[in-house]
Amino acid sequence: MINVVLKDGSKLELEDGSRVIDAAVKISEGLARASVAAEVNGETAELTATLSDGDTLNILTFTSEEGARIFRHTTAHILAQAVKRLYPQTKLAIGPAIDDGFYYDFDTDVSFTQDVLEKIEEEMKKIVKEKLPVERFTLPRDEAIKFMQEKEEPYKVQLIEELPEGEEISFYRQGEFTDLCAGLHLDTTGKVKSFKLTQVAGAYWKGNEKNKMLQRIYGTSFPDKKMLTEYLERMEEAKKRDHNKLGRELEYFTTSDLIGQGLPILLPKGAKVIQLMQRFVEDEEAKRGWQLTKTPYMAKSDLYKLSGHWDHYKDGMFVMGDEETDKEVFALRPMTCPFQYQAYLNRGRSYRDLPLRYDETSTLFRNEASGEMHGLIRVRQFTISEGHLMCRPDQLEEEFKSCLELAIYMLKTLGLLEDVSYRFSQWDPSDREKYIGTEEQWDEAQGTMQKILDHLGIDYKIGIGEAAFYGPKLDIQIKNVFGKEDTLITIQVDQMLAEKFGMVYTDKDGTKKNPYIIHRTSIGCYERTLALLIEKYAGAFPLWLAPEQVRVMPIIDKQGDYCADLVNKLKAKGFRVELDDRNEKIGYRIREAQMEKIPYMVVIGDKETESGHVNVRNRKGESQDMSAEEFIAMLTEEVETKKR
RNA sequence: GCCAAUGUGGCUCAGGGGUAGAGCAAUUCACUCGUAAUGAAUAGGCCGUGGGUUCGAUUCCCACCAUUGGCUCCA
Repeated sequence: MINVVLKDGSKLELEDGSRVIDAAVKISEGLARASVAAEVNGETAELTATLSDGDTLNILTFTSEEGARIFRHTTAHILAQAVKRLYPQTKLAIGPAIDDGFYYDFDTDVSFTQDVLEKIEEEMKKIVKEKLPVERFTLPRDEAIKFMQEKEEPYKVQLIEELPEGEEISFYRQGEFTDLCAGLHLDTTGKVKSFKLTQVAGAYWKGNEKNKMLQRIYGTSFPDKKMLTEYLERMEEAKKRDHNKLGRELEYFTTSDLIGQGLPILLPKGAKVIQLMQRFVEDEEAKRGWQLTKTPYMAKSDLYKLSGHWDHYKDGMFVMGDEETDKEVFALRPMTCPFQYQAYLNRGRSYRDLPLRYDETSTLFRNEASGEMHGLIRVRQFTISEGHLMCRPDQLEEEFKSCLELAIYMLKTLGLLEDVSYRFSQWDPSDREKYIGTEEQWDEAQGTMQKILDHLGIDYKIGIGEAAFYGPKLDIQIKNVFGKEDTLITIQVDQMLAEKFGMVYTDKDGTKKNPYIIHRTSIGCYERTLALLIEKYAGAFPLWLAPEQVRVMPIIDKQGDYCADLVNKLKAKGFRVELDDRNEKIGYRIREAQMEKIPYMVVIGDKETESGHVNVRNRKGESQDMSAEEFIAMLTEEVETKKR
């Protein structure tokens, strides 16, 4: 039996054999809610309890997400305190805990260079040593504003002014330092054990680019040194998998200053993987009733004006010509939608024609801002497995489901399914600039989509203001090696563009109706997907995607003919094979093939030429003797099942 | 676009106001070799680009280009 004893003597009682992992308390409206994580009979359980005002619980360990955030958040306050001690003129903005760490935004003339960061870290260590008690107190709104005005913290004053009327305004005080904060915090700065300031970055106040740019210090914090070391080691490991580094080292892609930013060159290996994915996608989609189109890479501005893209994204397009002086202005396409709509508009459509599924391996051009480009993840020219599906309202759910199933099938095949999360991207009714259509239309589209998602049992998070300008989206999100999230796949429901483009079908009763359009991708942008695969597999692609599947090497040159025969045999079966008969020791050549992450190496010496067998070495370093036929059967099986 | 860091042979990096250095890779030669590096020799650089300061710049300053990490953006 374990009891958590509260200050007033009341107890949280847990079952026999249980162990408290973590506990935290949050106080609002005079009531405290305690969250306790405990191990009950070997299972981790969480429970919450409502306590009386004045109760406290100590955080016991760091294992729960909430406990970890409290550590990080307290460290953020210590950072702010240290900065204020060293540079009292600095104005404080905000300093939350984030995944893996925390940050604090400052407005100051001091430039946070590496030297300055080290000085700040020293001061933080002092604050930890001082073991300052952390105390919470509240003030009425007027007094809270006055309090922060006296401290000459204009950002804090603004934050308080923006809090809803009647909200309790809480502060946390540690030593001479007090910060506006909703909590929670450790009860003393002395509990922070191990932290590191990791980087400095610029960040706009309130995330608005029209506001002043502040300096943001990022850091991370753990209750003991071992966890910090482990975290830093993990980051080092992640760096090695970074597609932008590994992809260049393994010669999947490169860039050229002469060609320009965001315009990667896919080298033979990268191009091969993309080709393999592309063929797989086109074949699979054909099986599922999609028809391939090939539409132009550019169009007159008229097309984009009609679709609304000209109004919303002109700055992000590569426009050729000048509207003032030229009769016709063209722009490279930043999306495929209106092009495929023109295919739909080729003739009159009946309700019997629907659903109509158009797919395309579509190259797009977007003039991303110079600071946005990143490896193969954000580029100016990319190729996407695009598709638009026109259907009747009664078909929408079934078709949406099939699009989602297709995407999931692709993710599963690539081995990325377990790494993704779902986001239901909705519009922001307060930002009418960004969206076309009426509130009723949005309510209807989102309502329909929500019904579909709930019906399909998709576990999603809602993203307000993340919708496309013409409709809501289901985004399939994936994190890169550093934990940064990007959209890999998106499926959108659109009932507005059909109307704009005059797309109709004749229904049973003879009336003309606008179809629903599903915009979707099945595997995403090939460049981005390649990047994530490089990181997922650390360059060691599954056999069906490996640019080079087998490398054959004779031990000495007298086995050359035997090797050439084997290479031809494998090539005839469609395998991607290379011969390495360089005058180097076998160990040297194996080392190179290993570092290039070639799935199979075949070593041929006298033993093999005599037995007529092959010696097959895999990436794990295990080697095995077998006949050429057995080897081919093994490869065939592995490719066909797309084994990972 | 904004804040910051970086840019030295194909790659990874050292150096630093007096026209450059290592390891790997490359080339040549020798070695014919059994599962992650055989040895020797040779060649390779307008120190990202353009301007300025200076007797002299790769080094200092400015601008631009590119890369990296953030911010904003992401149809």
